[in-house]
Amino acid sequence: MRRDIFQAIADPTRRAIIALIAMQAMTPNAIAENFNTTRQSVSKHLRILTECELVKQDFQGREIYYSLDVNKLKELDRWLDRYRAIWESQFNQLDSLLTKIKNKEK
Amino acid sequence: MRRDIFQAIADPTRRAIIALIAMQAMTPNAIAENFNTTRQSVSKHLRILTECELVKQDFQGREIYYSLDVNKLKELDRWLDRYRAIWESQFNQLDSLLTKIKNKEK
DNA sequence: TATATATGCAACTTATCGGTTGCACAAGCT
DNA sequence: AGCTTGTGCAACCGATAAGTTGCATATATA
Repeated sequence: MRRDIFQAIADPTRRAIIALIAMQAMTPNAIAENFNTTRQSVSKHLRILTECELVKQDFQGREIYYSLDVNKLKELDRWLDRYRAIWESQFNQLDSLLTKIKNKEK
Repeated sequence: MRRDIFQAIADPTRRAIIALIAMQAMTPNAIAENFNTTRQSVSKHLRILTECELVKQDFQGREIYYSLDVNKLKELDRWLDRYRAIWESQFNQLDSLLTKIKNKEK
């Protein structure tokens, strides 16, 4: 059951975890304190996020600090790139339409 | 069961449908021909994509042409924006590190 | 009008997902 | 050494998701 980034960010709890550890690394316990769920549940989410390399682990004694690995998010950015061209051209079409209307008003 | 864009693009078949109709509008039957699945299954995916406004419908007689609505993809782009700042700053950190090394070599 | 075609919807099945509970293990603390 | 703390893993459960089959409806076509 190979998981990809799209499935990883589909879950709202996992997106919240990502937002939480984006700025500073946190331990599973610290993360779990921010949610209405069990520590084990968070641990499971972290496992999924780690598997698809969205987060990285920093082992310090018996504690594990999790932090965001932005590199994987770039993959999503690259996926969006394929459609960015479309919406930019559509914007240009709208833009030229607005220009036409503007010219007519003159 | 309100579905959001993250869940919508989590499914690989739905992402393939998005890629397929990105450039030109297509009917459900035409779309289904591209997949190893039933027409009804594709119809279900289209319903989900329509519900969260990722695709739009163009009714022509008894045929329905589906096409991509890029506006909703911008939502994903905006979500990424929150982390784009991070990976750009990390790139800058790497950049300044490389500059330091370069200067030392001199 | 009868038939064929395009589509959506409902019911059912199987697989997977998210959560909980319980346990194991390793690292600190007294 | 014994206790506490931080963590992961496995087993189980209920909900949901994706796919199939069958049917209903509307629009073409003969």
